[in-house]
Amino acid sequence: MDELDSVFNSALRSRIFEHREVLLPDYVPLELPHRSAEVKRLGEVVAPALRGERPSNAFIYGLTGTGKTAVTKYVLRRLSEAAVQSESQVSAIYVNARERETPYKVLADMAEQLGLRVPFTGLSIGELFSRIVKRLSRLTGIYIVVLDEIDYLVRRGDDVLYDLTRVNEQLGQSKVSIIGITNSVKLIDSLDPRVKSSLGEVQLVFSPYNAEQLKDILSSRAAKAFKEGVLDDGVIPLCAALAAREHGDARRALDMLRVAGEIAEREGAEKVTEDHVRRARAEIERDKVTDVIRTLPLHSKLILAAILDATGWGVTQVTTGEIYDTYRKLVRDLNLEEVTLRRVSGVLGELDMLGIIAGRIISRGRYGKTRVVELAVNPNTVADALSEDPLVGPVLPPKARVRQLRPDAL
DNA sequence: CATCCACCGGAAATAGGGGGGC
DNA sequence: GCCCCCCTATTTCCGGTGGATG
Repeated sequence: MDELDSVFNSALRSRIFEHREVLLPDYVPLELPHRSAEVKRLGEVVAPALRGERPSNAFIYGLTGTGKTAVTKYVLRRLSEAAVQSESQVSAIYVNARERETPYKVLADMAEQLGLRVPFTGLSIGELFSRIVKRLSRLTGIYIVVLDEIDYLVRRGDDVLYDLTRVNEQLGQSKVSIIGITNSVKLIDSLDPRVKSSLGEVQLVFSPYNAEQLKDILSSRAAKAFKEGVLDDGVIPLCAALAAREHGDARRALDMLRVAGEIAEREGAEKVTEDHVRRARAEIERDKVTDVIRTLPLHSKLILAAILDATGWGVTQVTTGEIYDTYRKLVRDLNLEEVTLRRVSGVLGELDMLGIIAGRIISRGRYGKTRVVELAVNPNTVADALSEDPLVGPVLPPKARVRQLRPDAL
């Protein structure tokens, strides 16, 4: 038996997990603690579909990890079950706009869920849209379209959204209603007023969970996910407390719990301890940062390297202008074309959105208005991720001096 | 209190690489 | 083949702007 066999074998008989998948982000549980009011409310919204009436469009707002997606999927699953029972024609189409990224891909995903085969590129949005409409007009029944993380669709112009809200005008036997999900309040205002009024027929707001509620959620999942007695007493409270700090993000809490279990398993530990949770938290953070940086375009990486350099490995704050100067030196070393200051400003905004850096716009009066920026993550992680790039790696700034980094633990 | 710095950030346009329909 | 489309990264152009300074 070689090494790989033993890896496989230990995976076959986990000492820690019973049903690990229960902790995965896309798992929809059979019950949703502390969301019964929301479940009921959304249920009332979609229920008319069972009578063949088009449900109102709805807009769901709440921060990440507040159960928006889980509640929606849960309610729609129950709705389809009820529809089968009562022999009414109700179908749900779920599209995550962040995963699908562009209007084209969102529509392509919808088309496929309607049983349409479409090329992954080449068609115009309009063509794709009319194929969907054509398809729908041949079908009968109620179609509930869920657009999750709809902000990613709106940011690229909301024409598609507008067209979708009025698709019923072109249909006969079938009807479409839309449930939009977002975690950005600002989004609602930035919408075309017509879309806003149409989509906002019903609005649901999901509030964050507190630590107590998170504990309940974790406990009910952990009971299925883990073997009996493998969790130390402090594990769930710690996950709950850590996630409660980050605006009550249940997904975060579940991730921590799962990864803590994975670490314990990798190490062959008998139990999952609070220490495993702390390390899980650090590992999640590190992986997230590494993934993001790895997929950055070249110049974004170079700009990030410039920030690393200009801040002395995260010790100080720097302005856009300082970053630009440092960036230009780097680029000259590499004999590359440099991007404009406008672009650097844009990239800084993107890095901020991604949570890699934290910046704010300040005015220094006579000395101008600019953005001051600092690293928002561990500089070592950034440096490691950047050094993977064959072009960027060699021009990374040397670590200025050994300094005590903030421990990842509490 | 007007001035003016050092950028901010919207809009439109382009380049260049992916592909259609007919 | 021809002409059209999508998408990302970037450029060009340009009208702001908070507040220390004179």
